[in-house]
Amino acid sequence: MVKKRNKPTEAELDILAILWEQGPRSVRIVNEELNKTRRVGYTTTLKQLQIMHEKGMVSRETDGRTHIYKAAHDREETQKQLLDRLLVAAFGGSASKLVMQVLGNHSSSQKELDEIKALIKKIEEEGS
Amino acid sequence: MVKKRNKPTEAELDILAILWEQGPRSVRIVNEELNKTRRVGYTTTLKQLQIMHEKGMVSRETDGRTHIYKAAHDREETQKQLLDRLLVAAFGGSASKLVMQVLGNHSSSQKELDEIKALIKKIEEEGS
DNA sequence: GCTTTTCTACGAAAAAAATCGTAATAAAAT
DNA sequence: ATTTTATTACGATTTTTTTCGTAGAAAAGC
Repeated sequence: MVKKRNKPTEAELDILAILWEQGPRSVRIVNEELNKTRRVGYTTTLKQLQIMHEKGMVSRETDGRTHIYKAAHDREETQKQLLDRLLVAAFGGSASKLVMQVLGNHSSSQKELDEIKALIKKIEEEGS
Repeated sequence: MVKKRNKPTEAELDILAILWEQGPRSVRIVNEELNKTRRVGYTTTLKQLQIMHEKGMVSRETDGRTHIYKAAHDREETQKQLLDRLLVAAFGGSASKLVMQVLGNHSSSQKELDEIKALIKKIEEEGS
């Protein structure tokens, strides 16, 4: 029986992004980070993290009286999940269309382009 | 003043995908298509389309007594919007990470790979 | 020790999204 | 002509998501 993983909501994704980028953090810190982009009350963030904890999206450990939260799943895993959904829903399953869209609209460094080229080469070799 | 475009919700995106792929369609048809993947009542779909119409996400014309709905915006436009959000929220803005994820997880034909390579080449030439 | 600040827990409200039932009516079928 | 089917409109309910206020207790500051 495979555990069905709930897709994070918008607000949850914002919090996860912070935890992925900064590592385990207290409610206070997460809330401060969130407030760099939008106004959110402290208890809102607290509640959000508590709910995410119930859902198993974050784990936490206690440091004195405060809880330190941590993303429960790899960023990659969640990226894949969200991307798969978008791929099907918005791109009708065409991965190359999606790739072309992203590459066309956002600038990438030469190093990044090289990495992508290397990956393509590898795929081509495997496929032959 | 740029019109702020509301991001489609999950259910709305499913409907838009049908309209993009099949062209203008009646409520009945859209509902039948939806029911190929999940159980939804007719009036649910009807209401959904009416709301989308209010929001300006779809246009409609009347054919006798029935309404024929049509996606109001290009698929590309919506793809870009959703992709931008995902790029920032889940990939921290790294387009190449996103591309690598997609290419790594989904098979692409040689033709598609060639197209991508051509695009990369073009980008490299412009950037020099 | 007393006061202020910083936490969590809990519950509830508000907002957003999704679902559906009923009514009215037009069209189609018999 | 009568009945059945198909369609929209409307309102309401349900479910999910987001937000926040209040209370109680620990910690820190004075």
